[in-house]
Amino acid sequence: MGMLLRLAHLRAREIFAEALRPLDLRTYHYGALLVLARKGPCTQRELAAALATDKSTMVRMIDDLEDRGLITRARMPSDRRAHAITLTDRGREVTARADAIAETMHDVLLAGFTDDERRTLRDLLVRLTRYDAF
Amino acid sequence: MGMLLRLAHLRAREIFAEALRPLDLRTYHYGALLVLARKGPCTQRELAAALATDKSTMVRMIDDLEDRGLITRARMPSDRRAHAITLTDRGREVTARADAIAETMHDVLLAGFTDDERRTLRDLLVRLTRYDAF
DNA sequence: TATTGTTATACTCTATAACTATA
DNA sequence: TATAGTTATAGAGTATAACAATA
Repeated sequence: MGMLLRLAHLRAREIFAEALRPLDLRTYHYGALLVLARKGPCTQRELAAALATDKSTMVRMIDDLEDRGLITRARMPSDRRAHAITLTDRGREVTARADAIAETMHDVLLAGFTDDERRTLRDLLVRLTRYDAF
Repeated sequence: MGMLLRLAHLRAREIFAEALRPLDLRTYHYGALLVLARKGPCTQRELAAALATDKSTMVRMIDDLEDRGLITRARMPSDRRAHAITLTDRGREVTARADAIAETMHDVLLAGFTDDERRTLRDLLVRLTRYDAF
C-alpha cells in the first residue's frame, strides 16, 4: 500500500507538474491557489494548515505567488500580526486556466476509469486522508 | 486528486516510517526488501526499475542494507558488470518482522475500511499506477 | 506569554553527469 | 559503442529554530 501510494503520488505529480509548466506554476502553487479560490481570503497560517505544510514553507510559496502578481498580502486590521492573502484578478484568471489543465490531466491520470470508479477512488482517499476541505 | 494523493502518501509514509524506526529501516529500505523477498535475487538495475527510482539512488540504498547485514552484493559470473543482490538470513528475518509491522500499520492507515473497500482501493491504485509487480 | 510571519539553515529523498569496468 | 554500477554534486520539497512584531 505504501509503495502504491508513493507511485500514485509520483505519477500524478509528474503529469500535473509538466502540464502546469506553461503557467509557471509548481503543483504546490496550484494547491494554494485552489484553496484560496474555494475558501476565499486566508491567513498564511490557515493556508499552511489546509495544505498540511509548514508556515516557513508557506512564506516562500506566498512570495512566489506575489512575485507573479497572483495574490496580495495585506495586514489584517483585526490582527496586525496576520496577513490576509487574497487572489488578484490575474490570480483568479490563472487559477481558472490551471483548473482547465488539471481537468485534462485528470483524464490522463484516470484514463480507463469509469465515472463511478473515479468517485469511488476519490471517496476512499478522502476517508484515508481525513481531508474535508473540498 | 493531486492533493489527495499527496496527503495520502504523506500520511502513509509518516505512519510506516515511525513504525519501522525500531528496525532501523526507512520506508524505501523496506520497499527494496519487499521486492527482493517476492522476486528473489535481482541486479541493482532491476531493483531500481521495480522501485521506480534511479540507479545512483539504488547504490546508496544497497550500501545501507549491506551495512546492516541484510543483503549481499556479488558479482554475477554471467555478466561481471552486474551485481546480484541477495537477501541474507538476517535480511529475511528482518523483512518478516517489517511485514508484520506493515500489516499492523495497514490497519491504522485503513481504520474503518471494510475488506471490500481495501481491495477496491488497492485495485484502483494498481490500475492508476500500472504497477504489476506484486 | 503566546502567536503570525520571517529568516537562516538543514534535512530527506531523488536525479544528473562524469567516471570505471566490463560487455 | 553500450551498459552496470559508482561517485560527486545538485535539486526539489519540506522542516526546525531563533527572531521581530503584535496580541
